[in-house]
Amino acid sequence: MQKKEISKAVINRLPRYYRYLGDLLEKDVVRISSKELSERMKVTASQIRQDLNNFGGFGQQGYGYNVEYLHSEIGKILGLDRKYHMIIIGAGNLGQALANYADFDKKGFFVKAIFDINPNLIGSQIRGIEVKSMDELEDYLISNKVDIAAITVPKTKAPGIASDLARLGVKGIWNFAPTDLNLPKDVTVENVHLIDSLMKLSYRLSEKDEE
Amino acid sequence: MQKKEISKAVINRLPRYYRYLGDLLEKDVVRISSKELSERMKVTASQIRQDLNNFGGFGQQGYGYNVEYLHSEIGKILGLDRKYHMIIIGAGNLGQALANYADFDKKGFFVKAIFDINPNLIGSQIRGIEVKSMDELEDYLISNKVDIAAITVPKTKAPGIASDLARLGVKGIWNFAPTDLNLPKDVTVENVHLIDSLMKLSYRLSEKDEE
DNA sequence: ATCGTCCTGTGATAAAATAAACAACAGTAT
DNA sequence: ATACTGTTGTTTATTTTATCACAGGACGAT
Repeated sequence: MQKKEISKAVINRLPRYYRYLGDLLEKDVVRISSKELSERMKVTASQIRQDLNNFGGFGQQGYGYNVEYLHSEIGKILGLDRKYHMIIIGAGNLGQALANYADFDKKGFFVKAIFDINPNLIGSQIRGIEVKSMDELEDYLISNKVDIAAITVPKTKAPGIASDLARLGVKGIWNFAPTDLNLPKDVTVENVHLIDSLMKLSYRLSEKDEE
Repeated sequence: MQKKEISKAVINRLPRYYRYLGDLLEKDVVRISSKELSERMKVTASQIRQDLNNFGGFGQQGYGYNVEYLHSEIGKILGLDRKYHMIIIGAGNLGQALANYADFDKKGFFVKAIFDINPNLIGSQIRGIEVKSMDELEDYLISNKVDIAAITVPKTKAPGIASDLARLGVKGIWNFAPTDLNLPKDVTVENVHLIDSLMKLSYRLSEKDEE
């Protein structure tokens, strides 16, 4: 159906549009033009219009866009109109931070279990979510359709665990380990490389220092 | 000195090159060609060569690149040859996770203090780093040159805190709050929007479902 | 109702990013 | 030595992305 390939750059911008529209919605803003939105978001109006028109015409000439409608439509595009069964592998600080982040629930991402190898953690609960042993992972994946697994384990263990997850049918991996995962192409990997992000910041700081 | 503007896309790739070269270094690989690196990293060899040549010729015809040298040079480009005084604002789970992440130290990012408003946390230590009261922040910034502040506070508080930090001379902000910060342009902001990342994953999962 | 203004959707244009191509040169084998 | 192979740095071509420009439709004022 959706014939034309949507560029990655467009997809990167969509969540940001969604966030801004959500903010406007909270402020009870009813309508907004691409021009006004562009000024707030520091992008060109043309880009907003063109990005949106990859998916259809959501606006109206002489009026602009209805904030609630556009927000909802972008949500649908992003797949936020469904629910995701999510698990977290690794109950370290980062894993716990993710488990505690209630905002994910609101967007349809439900963390149902956390897995770890640390006996001190196994059996405990984080925000009502049970920490299970890694030994239980396989059984869990067999009896539950897990959509997304967040990986927050050390770099060395990540590739092996990711392969296991892929083998057992997990199609979405949210990878926080500072390494790239090579998985079959039916598995979607989204990386969050914090150290890369910090290095980018460091680059830009150094660059400015040289001026 | 550095006349030509380096594109953002190039900067995004540098940390990844750096990571791969670090891995090769650990495996005692001495030399590598752009072709071999391109195969491992799933990019074109041409792109690697072109990216690197923005900064100078690090390789040798008929030989390739010396891994250690190239790693070190990219490190310099990224500003990893200096030390950064870093603080964390917000000692919640994410703040604690960052404080506990020892790898930052290795790259020259030293977390020296954490600030929070929670009286139960103030005075405690995380990996030897003291949690201080937000009331002490201003004094701390006056008596210490802070290079980078990581913001891990709720969305509503982030913009105000960021402005304070900017006013008090912090030039680098690592922002984990799910909102964009509008700061003077001498302040560099690097955003880590986890929810955006998750939405991108969700988009790609939904997209595949439709096939 | 009519006119003028506003603003979208989209086709044309410009700019930027990526990939391909290749000359030149170092290393290696014969 | 000499020729061959491999691989860079860089130029050129191609593709992709972003911006500009505008026709035409919708709204609101009069």
